[in-house]
Amino acid sequence: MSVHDLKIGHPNCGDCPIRHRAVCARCESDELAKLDSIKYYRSFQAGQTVIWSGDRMDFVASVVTGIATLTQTMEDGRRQMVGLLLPSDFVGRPGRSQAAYDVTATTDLVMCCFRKKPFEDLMGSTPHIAQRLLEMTLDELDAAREWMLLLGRKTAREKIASLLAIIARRTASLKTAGKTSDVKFDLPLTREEMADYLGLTLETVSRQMSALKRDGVIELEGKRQIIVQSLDRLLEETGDDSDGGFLV
Amino acid sequence: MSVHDLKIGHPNCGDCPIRHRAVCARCESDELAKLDSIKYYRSFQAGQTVIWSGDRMDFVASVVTGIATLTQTMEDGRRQMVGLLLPSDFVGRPGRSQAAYDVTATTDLVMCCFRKKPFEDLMGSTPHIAQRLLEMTLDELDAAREWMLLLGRKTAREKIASLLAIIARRTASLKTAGKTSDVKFDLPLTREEMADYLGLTLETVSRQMSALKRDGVIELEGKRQIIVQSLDRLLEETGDDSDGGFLV
DNA sequence: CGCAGAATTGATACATCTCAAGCTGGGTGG
DNA sequence: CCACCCAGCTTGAGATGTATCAATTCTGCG
Repeated sequence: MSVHDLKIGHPNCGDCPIRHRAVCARCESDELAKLDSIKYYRSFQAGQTVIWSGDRMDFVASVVTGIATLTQTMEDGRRQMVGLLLPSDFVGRPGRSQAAYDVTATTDLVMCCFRKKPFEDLMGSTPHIAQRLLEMTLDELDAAREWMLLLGRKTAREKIASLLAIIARRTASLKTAGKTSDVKFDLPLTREEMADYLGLTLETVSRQMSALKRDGVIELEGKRQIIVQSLDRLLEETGDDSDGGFLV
Repeated sequence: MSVHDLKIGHPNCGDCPIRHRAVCARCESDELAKLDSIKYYRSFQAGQTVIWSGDRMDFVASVVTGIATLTQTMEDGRRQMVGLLLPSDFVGRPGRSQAAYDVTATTDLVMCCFRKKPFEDLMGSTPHIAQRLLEMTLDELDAAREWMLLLGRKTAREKIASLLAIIARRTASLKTAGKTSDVKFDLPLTREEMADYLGLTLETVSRQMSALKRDGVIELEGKRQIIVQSLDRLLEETGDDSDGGFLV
């Protein structure tokens, strides 16, 4: 928690880019007004730590823009990323006072924060918030379980392909409906962060990226820009059912 | 879903062994009465499948007695267990019509089921149910994330020790508060099921069990009965922080 | 008794890790 | 403007942990 945090504000929730997807998605205007009154924004620079596991955490928050990660670290330094927080994702747990994970900004990050106590009170009185939070938590649980399959059973190549597919699909859905069109996107993660997410070493990530490039599954433009000619081809490499899971 | 299902019933919720921990834990007596009116029990024999991933699922349920597993399977047969359902745990997702995972009874199993539609309606009108379900889902999310660390970063020996520690601790907490006393318990899983849970092969599980026995960390009585002389010693083998996580 | 499922153990293969050396590109100070 | 520097990345060679394939051994049960 550094002095670099900026207190900036979207003037009101109506203009908020995550209004329709975040924990406030279902709120009526009167509920939104209450949320509005207890919210504040915080900004972090890429690489900054938002909070350390075990630290007192007296707020909950939504990611507005940027990307953050949730990681767990073992005593000897082994690290495993357990969540990737994208815009509209929620951080923190009502009813818990300590952070359970390290939260780090991997890009510049803006979060919409609510002090925990008022937020909890609001949850009791406005069922729409609790409803939406339940829905989001169930989605995260599904995502975590899909990741368990990846971590426990997929090969290094499948792991990389799966990660790229997730990012590519998300990018593609914003642009075109067609499946076979080119997709081009920036990797928001370093090789090491990818390794921490996938349960690999950064060398293995690098080798598999090179292999996928050599095999024509992806193209690289610089280190971070990825071009996927055929999403279908990439999906074949993930090891997942070809019909595509019904969970995103 | 076989004809073996038995329709039996605990006469009323007050006598229910999971009353205080399940999704109904917070309910007042009037709320309980409503739940009571839509509940029905189903029994499964050890080994039976409760539901297959992708099947239509028109109920949600609590495990009353016995143990069930949630598993995901890849096209080529690789399997990963993504959840272990113990008494009071909840199965199914309000708002979803298809099962996302295979659910299997690993021991004889009794579940308390609610048809999905009435349950969803009830959730809207009785906030205590939704509250409790949110709490339980957040706990499961934490458990899933702890498992991600295990799957991604722990060695085979640490994985086995972690699984045994979880079961041992749960057993121990029922009996004694002291940490160093003997713990003796039945493994509710076959070696293959352990392997599916831990992201290993059954041979590796067997070898590591033998190694832990050879090193005096555990003793075996038959194949399934485990004796842990020193829980602390077992915990050392898990790779986790020695102070013990604050999540159970 | 003998069979079948479960578990153990052995030998070998292989994927990934580890350690180590270079490469690359963008930023900085001389 | 160049040379250097450094984080991020790539590539190589060898070590190692786990998977794979295969042969026994247990254990409970009809």
